[in-house]
This record gives sequence, structure tokens and C-alpha cells, in this order.
Amino acid sequence: MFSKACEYGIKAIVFIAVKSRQDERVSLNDIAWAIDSPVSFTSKILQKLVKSNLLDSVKGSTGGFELKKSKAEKIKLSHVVSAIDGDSIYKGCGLGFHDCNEKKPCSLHYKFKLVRDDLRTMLESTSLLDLSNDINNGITFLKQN
Amino acid sequence: MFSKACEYGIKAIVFIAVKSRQDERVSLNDIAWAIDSPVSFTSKILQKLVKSNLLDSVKGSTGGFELKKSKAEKIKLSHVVSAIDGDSIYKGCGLGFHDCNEKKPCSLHYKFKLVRDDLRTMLESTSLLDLSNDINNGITFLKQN
DNA sequence: ATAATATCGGACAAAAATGTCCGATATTCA
DNA sequence: TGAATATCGGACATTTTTGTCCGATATTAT
Repeated sequence: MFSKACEYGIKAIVFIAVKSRQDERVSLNDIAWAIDSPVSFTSKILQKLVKSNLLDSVKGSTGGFELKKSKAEKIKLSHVVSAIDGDSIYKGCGLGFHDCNEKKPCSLHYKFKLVRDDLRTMLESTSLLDLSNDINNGITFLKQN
Repeated sequence: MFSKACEYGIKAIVFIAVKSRQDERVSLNDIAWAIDSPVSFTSKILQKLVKSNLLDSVKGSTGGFELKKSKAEKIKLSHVVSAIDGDSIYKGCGLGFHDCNEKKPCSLHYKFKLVRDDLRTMLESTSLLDLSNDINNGITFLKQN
């Protein structure tokens, strides 16, 4: 479904959202430990999210990553996925056609569209705030052990 | 969403289903032309589907690939996807956890589960016969041009 | 100032997915 | 029987994804 990079990216930004709401800036190492991901690879993904303006980073001794509070409810999962994997997973054709639509539908079009639009709605309506709330309330987790 | 191999695999087996219902056996070259896919790569994918017992192949001069008529309505998209990509796309965790469930749900679990189960239902209820019907009726296509 | 510590950026490495090539094998037809 | 033609199977090549390493840069605290 999502690439590994995207899985790490979602976990990372959600973890940052959780910490940022209590004004804690987190370092790359903290993040990688918290979500159980390879440090250097995670670094690349975070850089991409920073460049996409979804995250803020601070260099130097007490630096790290943070999410401006005002962004937590504005940033949706769709933005994160789009920044890393692109939007074809929730907007594209199931069989990979570039130009598949009602006028010229691929073999899976009608059945796939329903599912894909559900995915799209889910991604576009779920905010980082929503996800960080669930974690704060102990309902969900970012790490298995 | 699906791998390239899986996209080709679905197109290929649907094309074979269409031809097989009028008792036409099709060659690898015909298939690759019909679905606009790289010939040798398609060959590998078809071999996998044959080994998974979703298809039958016949060697020799008038050989090719065919789908036993009785199989067309029994084989669902889920079987094809599972043979090529595995079933994690419609059964697995959205964040890649091996052991994500109601007891220990990942951050995306509840929202993702709804979409994933829709996908699963769609894949498990759509048969090759369904898809070949739509093509026969000129409703859908396997090739863009 | 300088040392410590953090991200940034580019080069590099390994693994997986995608795609190619060709000889071996099986079947049909003349 | 032998030539033609199809899939099969393995080795190989390319591209993308995943992951590592390290010097450069920026910030903080001593």
C-alpha cells in the first residue's frame, strides 16, 4: 500500500505532533527510536517533509524537529502521503493507466473507484491532531513493543 | 497500490478469460500486445499464475494460455493479487506492523481498517467472469489506445 | 573563541522490482 | 523424421527503493 518511506514518514510526523503539543522539540535519534526506524533513512524522509513545509527543523545543539501547533489540525494524512509517495495511490487508476476515467474506464475502474475514493476521503479528513489525540489517550501506538 | 507485475497480471488473466470464453487459446505475444506490456516480463508473471493453478498453459506449436471455463467465475481478483503481490495489501496493517490488531492497534488502525476491508471485499467478490463480461459488453478496456 | 551537538546534503552501498536474453523442452504439422 | 513454434527456466541487466556514511553547516553553552 504505502512505501516503507511513507510508513516511516507517517509514524515520524505523528510522533513529532504528539511531542510538539507539549512543546517538546525532538531529535532525529529520538524519533527513530520511538518509531523503530533506521536513523539515516529517517533523516532523508524528514528532510523531504521539511522541504514540503509540513515540518520545521532547527539546527544546532538544542535543535530537532517540531510541528507548529497551528499546523497539527491543518495537515492531513493526504499531505504526508503525497509529499513522500505522491498522490497516485488515492487518486490514480488501479491498473496504472494514466488516462482512465468514466469516458474510457479500465477494467477495474468502477469497482476500484469506490474503494479508492474511500481511501482518499479517509486520508484527506484525518489530521495529525486526530492521530496524536489517539496516541495521547493511549488508544493507539506507533511501536509494536 | 498494486505492483507493476500485478497490474500486468490482472490485465493478462482478464484478457485470457475474455478469449477463453469463446474457446480461443492465446499466445504470450498476443497477450502482451493486447495489454501493452513487456513480453518477457509478462512471461514470468504468467508462469507464476500457471504455477498458482489460476491458468493453464500449453506448450508447442498451437500452444498458449487458456482459462478453463469453470474457473472464470471461481477465480476472484484476490486470488490473482495474492499470487503475485501477496495478501498484505488487503489484509495487512497500513503502517506495516506485523502484529497490529484491535488489542494493540497502530495509529492508523481503525480508520485504515474500514478502507482496507472495503478493498478486500471488492477483491474477493470480483471474479474474472465479471471483468470479462464488462469487456465483452464494451463497457471497459484493457488498453488505453 | 571553542567544543559539543544537532540537521543538511551528497556520495555511496545493498536489496528488491522491473525487464531482457537465450537455450532447453514440448507439441504440431508437413 | 524434421522443421516450425510455443512455453519454460535460468542467468543476466537495469532501475528504483531502501539504507549507510561522512563532511559541511548552524546553533548552543562553556
